[in-house]
Amino acid sequence: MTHTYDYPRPAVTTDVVLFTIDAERLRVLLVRRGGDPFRGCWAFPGGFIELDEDLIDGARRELAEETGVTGVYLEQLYTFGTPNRDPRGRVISVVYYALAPEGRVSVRAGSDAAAVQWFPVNELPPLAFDHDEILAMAKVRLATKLGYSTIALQSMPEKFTLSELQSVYEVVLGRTIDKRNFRKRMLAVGSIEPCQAWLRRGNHRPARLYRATSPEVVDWTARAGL
Amino acid sequence: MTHTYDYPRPAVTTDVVLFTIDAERLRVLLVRRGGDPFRGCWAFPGGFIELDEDLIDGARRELAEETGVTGVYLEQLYTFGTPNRDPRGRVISVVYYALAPEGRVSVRAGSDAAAVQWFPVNELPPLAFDHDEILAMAKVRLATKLGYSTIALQSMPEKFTLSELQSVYEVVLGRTIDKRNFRKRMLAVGSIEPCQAWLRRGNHRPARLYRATSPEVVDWTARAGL
DNA sequence: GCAAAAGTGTTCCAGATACACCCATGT
DNA sequence: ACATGGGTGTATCTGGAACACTTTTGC
Repeated sequence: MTHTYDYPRPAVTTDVVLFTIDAERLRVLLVRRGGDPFRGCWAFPGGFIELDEDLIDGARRELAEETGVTGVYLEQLYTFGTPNRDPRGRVISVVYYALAPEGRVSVRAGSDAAAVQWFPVNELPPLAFDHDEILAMAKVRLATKLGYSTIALQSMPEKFTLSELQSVYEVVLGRTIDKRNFRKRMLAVGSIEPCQAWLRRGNHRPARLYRATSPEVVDWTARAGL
Repeated sequence: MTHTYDYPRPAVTTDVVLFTIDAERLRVLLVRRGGDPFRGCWAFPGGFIELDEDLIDGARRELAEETGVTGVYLEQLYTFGTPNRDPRGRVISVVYYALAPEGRVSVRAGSDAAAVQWFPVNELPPLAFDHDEILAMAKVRLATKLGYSTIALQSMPEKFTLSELQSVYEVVLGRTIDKRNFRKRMLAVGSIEPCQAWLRRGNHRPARLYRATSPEVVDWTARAGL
């Protein structure tokens, strides 16, 4: 069955740039392309939108189908629509991004992907289409958002130590942060609270565990400046 | 001539939320809809993307065709694609926004619009589709961007007084700003420079004229926080 | 007792805010 | 001379940045 329109229409896809932090490195989830064009290159999970689903639902669906990852909080990044970004024809991609907790994402190859893998953002394989450009924008946005939102908490398990949270900031921002200043600020903001639990791990003092006070909310400071 | 595809495709439009400031009020450019649906309601200028034009070029083209406005610096706002936002079928709208200089925009009704008009954002007629939601997001973005970009300079003529520029900030932010602090900061940032020219107007001391040092550039502080 | 990460306060600086008077012009 | 907006400087506050030692555990 085919579909006919009076005017030509572009194809619309949703893609997902999913970050995580593992072994002190910022990583991004990629899918190896099994077919042309860009066969053998890696790309962000994504695919064509269905006519009755919201954009973000399409992004979630493709992410789940291709990688098995579910339950991450997606945020719209940007829409890419340069005419020749896909050699097969006009494709407009609405791109979402997120920062996922390390363990929570159980990657498995889905039905329509030959392989799924986390890559350190500094050691990337060749990317398909304009996905390098998309990734560059996503990295900047992620780092910027860390400063004034609780997006980092999305990447944490339910309970976590302050050192673990600090490590997320350090990896994404690419620099070290003073421990005392970090703790002071995190607690002052009020987005996390201590649990009555400690984590014993290694030959050292146990670390207090914290949890997000409102795990759903991501933004809160609008900040207008001046 | 018709166009046929194996899978259904959404229609894609680009829309433009164009702000200006006139008579101490923030205004937005709207086009009256001549046909159904939402006949007689007002909407942002916009229309279907062509297959060989970039998204931002589509936005510029539609803006020019429907309102006669050209030469404004557009920035992508967000992509709206909820399935039932347009009763005629699935329509995905990539929305751009800008802040235009007051005089520069010579509005005229274009070929496919019954009427074009600037409305104060606080005295709006009924809007078509989800354009009230779009406008709400655009207002927030505009106010936020004022704080860390030179977008306000886009709304200025080539030469302008500091009082005029301050008025833009006050109108968009919806509050008054201290004159001395404002001038101090604007000059410290270095995005404007004084001309050897003064504006005589009214029964008072003439105002020095300034110009943007680099009128093209809009953003400069990335600000990561922490 | 030693190694290893957790935890904790104070000082300093820069940028933002608050605030009031004189200046140049047209009428 | 007076009304009108243009122009200027200082004191204070606040939030960010720098900085070093003690604590608790496992071995």
